[in-house]
Amino acid sequence: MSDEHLLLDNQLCFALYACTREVTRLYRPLLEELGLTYPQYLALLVLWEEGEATVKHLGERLFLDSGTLTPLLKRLESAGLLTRERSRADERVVIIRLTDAGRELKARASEVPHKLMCKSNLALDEYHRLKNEFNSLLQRLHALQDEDDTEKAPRPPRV
Amino acid sequence: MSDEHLLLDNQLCFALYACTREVTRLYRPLLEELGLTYPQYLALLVLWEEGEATVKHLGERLFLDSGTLTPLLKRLESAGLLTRERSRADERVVIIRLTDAGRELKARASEVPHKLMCKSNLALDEYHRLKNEFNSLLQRLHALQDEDDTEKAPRPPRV
DNA sequence: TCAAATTAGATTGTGCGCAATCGAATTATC
DNA sequence: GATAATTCGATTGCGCACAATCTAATTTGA
Repeated sequence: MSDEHLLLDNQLCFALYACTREVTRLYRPLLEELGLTYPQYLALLVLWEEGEATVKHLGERLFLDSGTLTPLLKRLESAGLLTRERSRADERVVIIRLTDAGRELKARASEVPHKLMCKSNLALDEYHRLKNEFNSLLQRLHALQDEDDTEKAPRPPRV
Repeated sequence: MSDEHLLLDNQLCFALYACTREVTRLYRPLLEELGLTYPQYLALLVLWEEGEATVKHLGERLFLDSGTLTPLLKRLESAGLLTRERSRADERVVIIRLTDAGRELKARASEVPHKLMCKSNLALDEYHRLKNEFNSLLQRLHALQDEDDTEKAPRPPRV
């Protein structure tokens, strides 16, 4: 009677969801030593890469909106890792810049990826294979959303 | 100077993390019609499968603890989809049972997996390949945790 | 049998995600 | 150059995740 499509173990989504939580759990102790949460670490990855960025740009790279980023960045600001300043050219824009402490943290964080790979017990080639797998899935999923934006057919009400 | 291991796009974890949010975003409109969030849907999947379950059992299947499950289940209770009752045999245990309304919701939810596969634009074989990929990764990650439990070497303080 | 240890769940507090709404600033249109 | 539309970020509110702590119930063991 129970249709198999509703079995928990048959859900692509559940495996994905559980994997993500399991991986962030692996990161947690490593990032705790740096005083960071996992999304904070991601925001810093972008800043370490680019030096400075607007909130909008961070949102585009991380696929997060201001409701998530604003409080997260404020916490990093009060931890002394970055500054938030409105642009002179366009006062709607807030520019995020690393402080010296923020830049220095990069050296300590540089061990994190390798430590994590060791903990995960994945071989290097497997690690890369999975990374490519996920990245291509991610791209496909984002391509879907772009379609939605362009279509925008006002679907008929369903009453 | 920027070591490539700290580039956002080189993180296995970020692709995984972003994929998960993208997939739950696909689910959201479908589940909204049922009045459910994604984790609530997962809890109901287990109950539709097993009829009833203790909070502990739900936690084991979903890898969630009581701090997450208790309020989630209370919301489903006040939505009239399930009941929470302490076991007579062992009063520490709370048994979760579907109500008639909860059972009836299963029929409406049965379309969700197929609808999602259409939205995701994944071919059936690809869907299964990815599902197996994620499930085997999940198993490996959980195996790691079991190791940690057995080892439990009190690592030396790092000052 | 009675104290200690374990177990199940609840509670509290912090930090995301994300939708919805808002205000201020900028750009476009006429 | 006044008005409308758009853009950027902040705010609010809700629902997870999860660590830490607590209470009550049960099991263990000396």
